[in-house]
Order: sequence, then C-alpha cells, then structure tokens
Amino acid sequence: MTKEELLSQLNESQREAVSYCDGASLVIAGAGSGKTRVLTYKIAYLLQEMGLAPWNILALTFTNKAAREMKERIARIVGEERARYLQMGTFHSIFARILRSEAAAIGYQSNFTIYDQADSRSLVKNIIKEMQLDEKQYKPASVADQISMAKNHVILPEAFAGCSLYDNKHPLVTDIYKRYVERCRQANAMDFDDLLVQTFLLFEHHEDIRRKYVEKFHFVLVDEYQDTNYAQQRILLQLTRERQRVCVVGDDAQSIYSFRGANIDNILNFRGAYTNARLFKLEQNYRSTQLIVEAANSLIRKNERQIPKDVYSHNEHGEKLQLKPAYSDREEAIIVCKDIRRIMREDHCEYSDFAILYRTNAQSRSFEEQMRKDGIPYRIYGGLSFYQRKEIKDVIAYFRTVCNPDDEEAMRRIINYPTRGIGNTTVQKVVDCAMQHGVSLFSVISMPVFYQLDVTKGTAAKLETFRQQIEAWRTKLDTEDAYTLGHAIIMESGISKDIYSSRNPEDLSRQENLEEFVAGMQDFVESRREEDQGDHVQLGDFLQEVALLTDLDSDSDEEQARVSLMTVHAAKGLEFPTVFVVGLEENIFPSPMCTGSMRQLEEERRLLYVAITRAEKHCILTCAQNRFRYGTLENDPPSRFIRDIDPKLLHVEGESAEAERPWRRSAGQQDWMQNPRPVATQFLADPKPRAVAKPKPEPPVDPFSQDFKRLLHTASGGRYKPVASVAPSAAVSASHSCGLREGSMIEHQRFGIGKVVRLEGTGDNEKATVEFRNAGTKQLLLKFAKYKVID
DNA sequence: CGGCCCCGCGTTTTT
DNA sequence: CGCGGGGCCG
Repeated sequence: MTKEELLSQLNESQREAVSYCDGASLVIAGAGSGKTRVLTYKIAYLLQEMGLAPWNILALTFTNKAAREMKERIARIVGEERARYLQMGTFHSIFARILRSEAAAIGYQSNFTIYDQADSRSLVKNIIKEMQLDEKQYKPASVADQISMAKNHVILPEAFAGCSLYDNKHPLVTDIYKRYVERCRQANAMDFDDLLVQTFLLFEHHEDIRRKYVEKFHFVLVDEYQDTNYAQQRILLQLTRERQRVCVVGDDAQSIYSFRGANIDNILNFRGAYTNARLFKLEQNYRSTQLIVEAANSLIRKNERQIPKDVYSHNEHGEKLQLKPAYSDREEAIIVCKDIRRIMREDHCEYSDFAILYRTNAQSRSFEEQMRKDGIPYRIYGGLSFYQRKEIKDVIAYFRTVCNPDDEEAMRRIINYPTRGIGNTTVQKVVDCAMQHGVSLFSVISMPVFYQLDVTKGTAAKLETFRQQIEAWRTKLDTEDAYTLGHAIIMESGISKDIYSSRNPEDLSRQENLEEFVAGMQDFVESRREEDQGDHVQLGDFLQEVALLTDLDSDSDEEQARVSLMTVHAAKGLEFPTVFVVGLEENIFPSPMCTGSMRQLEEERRLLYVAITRAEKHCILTCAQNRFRYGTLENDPPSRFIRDIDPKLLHVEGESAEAERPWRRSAGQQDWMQNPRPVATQFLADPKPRAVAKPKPEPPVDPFSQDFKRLLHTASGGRYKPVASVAPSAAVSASHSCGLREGSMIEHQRFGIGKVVRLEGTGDNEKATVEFRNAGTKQLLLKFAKYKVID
C-alpha cells in the first residue's frame, strides 16, 4: 500500500493524527469515531513511511482481545511477517515479560507466579488472621482493595501511613500491607499490581535497564488511555520522556474504571506531562444515527470534568431514544423480548444484532428466564470466569506449585486436595514455622528437621510423600511439554479420580470444565509450537498465558446468532444495531455504592453514555418500578440520569400519561426523589419467617399475577398503571438459551448430527442429552459445546 | 480430620 | 434467594 492509498482510507482529522509522528500526541477519539482505525493505520504508517522496525514499536492495550484484533488488522495492511514482531499486548503481559527477563535485578526469580485477585485476598485474609485482628473491622476484601489502590498510585508500605488512603480507623492496614509485600516476595509471587509497580521500580532504580528499553521502544502507543492509572502513566513517562515519541488514544467521556485505579486526570492533564504534546480530536461518529449521538451528547454535557468536544454523525437521522417503563423486572424482560421480536421482523436482522446491557451481573436473571421461555437464543458474557472455577483453579494451583514451589497460595490450595490427611492444624504449623524462619512453605516441608517442624511421624511421612510427588514433576519441567506434563499431573495427583468418581453424577459440569481445560492446554501447545518452531512449550509458558487471560478473550467462534447479555463495563469497545439499557432506576444505575460525590456520579453518567453509544440504530432504555432482589421487593424511582437526556430526544412510552410519570416533572417542582418511596413491600409476606408467631397465611405472591398488579396499584395510590398489557407468555415447551428445544436436531463439531432428548440446568450449567447418529448418546455442557442448530 | 448446618452477606471488573 | 465460610459435632 502506498502512502497515498494508506492515507486515503482516513478522514481529515484521522489523517492528521496518523501522520504526526514528531512528538507526543493525544488523540481524543469520540465514541464510534474510528479510534482503532487510527491506531492501526498509525502503526502501519510508522512501519512504512517512517521506516521503523516492528520490534521497535510498543503498543499497549487493556485487553488481550484488543491487542490480538489490532495485530490482525495491521497484518492485513503491512503483511503477517512484519506485524508478527510488533511489541503489542496489555500493559500487564508486556511488563510481565520484561520482569521475567530482568527478575534478578529486583530480587525475584524469573519463574515467579502471578497472583490473581483471589490469591491476593486470600493472602490478606491469612495475614489478618495471623495478626489476630477482627475480620469485621478489617475486612479482607476491602483491605486488599486498599493495598491494590495504594500500589496503583505507587504508594509503597513505608509511605502508606501518610497518604490519603490511610484512615485512622484502620491504622493497622499499613502493617498488613508490609507483611503482604514480604509474603509475596517469600512466595516468589507478584500480584497484578506488582506487574506495574515492580516495573516502575525496576526502571527507577536501574537506569541501565531503563535505557535499554528506551533504546528498544522507539515509538510507544497506548490505547484506552482514559483507563490508565498513575503507575501506568509513570512507566509510560519513564519510557518516553527523552524521545517524546508517544501517542495515546482515548476518550475521557468513556473513563469508567476508576474503581480499579484508573485516573481520568491522566488524559485530562496529558499535556501537563508532555508539554509540547499535540492534541487531535476525532469527532465524527460513524457508528450511530444522529439522534442517538445527540441524545448521548445531551447526557454527557451534564458532566463538568471533560475535554470539550463536539461529536456528530452524518448517518441517517434515525429514531429517538425510547424509554419504556415496566412494573417489575419480569415485565421489563417481557417488554425487551417482545421488542427483539418486533425489531427482527421490521429490520430483518439476526439475534446477534441485539445486546442487553445492565449495571450489575445479577440483573441478567430475569432476562435469562424470559428468553428461555420465548426460545430466544442468548449468550451471557462475564460472570464467573472459566479460570475462576474451583476445579480449574485447583489444577492451576498444581501447575503453579510445580513451576514455583514457593508459591504459598497455590501450596495451601493443594496441600490437602485431594484429601491426603494433611489438615488445617498441620498447615498452620507449617505456616507458623515458615514465618518464623522467613522462608517459604515448601522450604519447611523440604527440610522439616532443620526448621524444627513439630509434627507427628505419620504427618511427617504424608508431607514427605507430597513433596516427593511435586519434586518428581519438577524434574520433568524441562523435558516434557506443557500438555504432557499437565496431563500427567492431573492423572497422578488424584484430581482426575476425585472429579470423575464424584458421588453426585449430576455434577458433570466439573468434568466437562476439566476436559475443556485440557483441550485448551493442548491447543495452546500446538499453536505455540507452530509460532516458535522447535523449542518445546513449557508448563510455565502456559501458566503465564493463563494468568493474564480471561473469559472474554477466549475464542468466540459463534456458530449461532445469539442475543448478547452483559454489563455496561463489558460492552466497552463493542457495538450493536440495537441496544437495550435496562434497569435504569435509582439504586441500580447509579449504583447505591457510589456515595453521591460528583466524581463518582460523573463516572456513572459516563457509564450510561458508554451504554447508549454502543447502539447503531435503536437504543431502548427500560426502567422497572418494582424489582425482586435478594428475595425482597425493591421499589425505586427512575434513574436521575433519565432527566439528563434532552427530552426532545427521548420518547417515553405512554407519553399521554405524562402527569403520572414522576421523572417527567419539570425542575423546580418538589423533587420526586425526596418523596417517600411508595411501599409495596408492606403488602407482601415477610420474606424472612422469623420465630415471631405471626399469622402468616400469605402465599408467595407471583409478581406477575393480577393480584400483584392490584397491590402495586393500591400501594402507589393509583399512580402506576400498566404500560402495556402483556400477558404472561403461554407455557412454552422447555427451550434453551442456545435456541435448543427437546427434539431439536443439532450438528456438533465433533460428534456430528444428533437429536436433543433432554435439557436441564440453568446458566452456565445448562446441559443437553443428545443422541448422536454415529457417536451414541452424549451429555453436553452447552456453554462449551460447539454446535449448530439444524432444525 | 471431614461433613453438615446455619448464618451472613450481596455495586461495576481487567490484568 | 443463593452461595460461601465458619463453627460444631461425629
């Protein structure tokens, strides 16, 4: 591709951003303005026009998926060969690689383990217990979050007491933090935040090493810059302050990750850090209709902290945003399902053209149920990651122990799994002993006599057997590939036996998960072998990959079109012709956890902005007046953000009933949010039957029955009326999230054609019993099964 | 040491 | 309501 051809693919502002390579630049890319396009073309431009070698370009992204997709797109422009050597990946994966090769300089071994959030929390919890603190006062999760936040701001334990995170009610967090850091070191482990902090410290204390990487990376690009935290910003500065050859791309209006340390000031003040930085704005939105863009603009304009910009669209006018009030979460789901059917008829589109976005994962439930009833195929993203499932974590803990026997959290997990008679008492003795001598658990187990470990003969023998088993696998680390060794560990450790001899035969999902995991391991080894040729793929390589991989990254070779259900956070970077933003009530969106500070409220508002701007053609908001949560009925007013949207751009269903819709009252009138909530709950049975001998004849109230509607009507003083008379859908034969019904014919990737004879389970545990023509009867865990519905 | 029962708790989430 | 952790008992 010539320079002219390359640049002709871009609009004027994109072209300017791409071709400016002389110094630092900040590209503010409005929603749908072709941000990824600019990044890919810019890298192509650097390669072709500026003559940079691919290994001299560093591109940092936030997800593996983003990195992979961008690499593919660049390969299409400049060819596989050159794209392959680009230094492209997430902050964490790139820095993990650097840290492994420079481990010695900071006193680590290069086989260090990466602790995930669960490991961090568990370690914090152990420390709190050992310090004999009250777990009510020092909640492990919250302390772990504080430590994480401190690290994101590069505040080391010594400085913690003086920082703003420190609060007088919990003075001992400082000590917990100190111990935590020590323990990570003893375990030769880094948590996710360490991958940043340690990289920063490495560059800060070892100028020679910093120079080496400055020399290596001639140009640095950062995607989603609005989501970087302080540590990331500092490292970026370390790498680029001499050359100033850096380009960051982002949208301050889409900064929604402050809860994990992202700091919107990074992008707002970029030109404070790089004084000569040029600013480019991409303001033309190619994704959405004009009315959607304008409605989103009207919302985000209510925020004070932002870089002024004027996002516009030249696409068709389109229709207004729709607001559809519902009585209950169940009716909300019914409305959405009806609308999906309606729009499919009108627009002749597929299930995969729809997304349902919500604030919290728990909200998926009502939609799941309704879509199953209606036979609408769907896929839920997020929730529990595959790698967070117990059986998978156990296997990984074995792998981790074999690669790095000092890994305390992994050791604790597997030392008595499967049960081998090493109970809590023994574990605690080993831990105490290790702490006393300042060594790892494995050191104590290896030399119990030397460390004067006080256990009975029998226990000592059990520990020794365990140690020998680990050591035996360790000798194979260099000679066997990840798959062979991993498979051996699963078989020989007794994990396999434990899972397959499980007393409840219904518990088949664990087996399938394990099989999926083993298959994934095999795939990994094979694909890596092709890439790197020759060298065999070690277990450690697999662990490195897995530690930084998530569910969303996994291959989604969708055979079947399905409606996507996910949180707004998970939807960032995606787009859909039709988007439903559901649950727009106070105490849901904005989340009740945000205390109302302006910063937090503005972030919640940006979150809604992100949700709306995912939509290409239709954007439909829903709001339920009553919602079951934790078994009780909640009744919240509509979200305050609804009032932030320009009323001219919002069509409320049942407009005629305006007077009765509290959120349509003009400003100045008494604030509807301050009105006492209508209490429908009082008409319902007390959800927790206490010992109090009260006559409690109330049968459970079906939230969709006529009775319930009447209750709501009375409770609200007649204010709430049905938005649409929606009959509960007639009993539909058992059907499935994947569009399956009993009797469906499917074509399975491995087993061929078969007939579904039974469906059971919900959510991730949905299983189908299928009679295959040529492969007999099989049970499939639908989350992982690869198949197509043919009838 | 292991299983069972009861109590408490419950934003967003990537790496 | 549903899950996970802690405590108690065999």
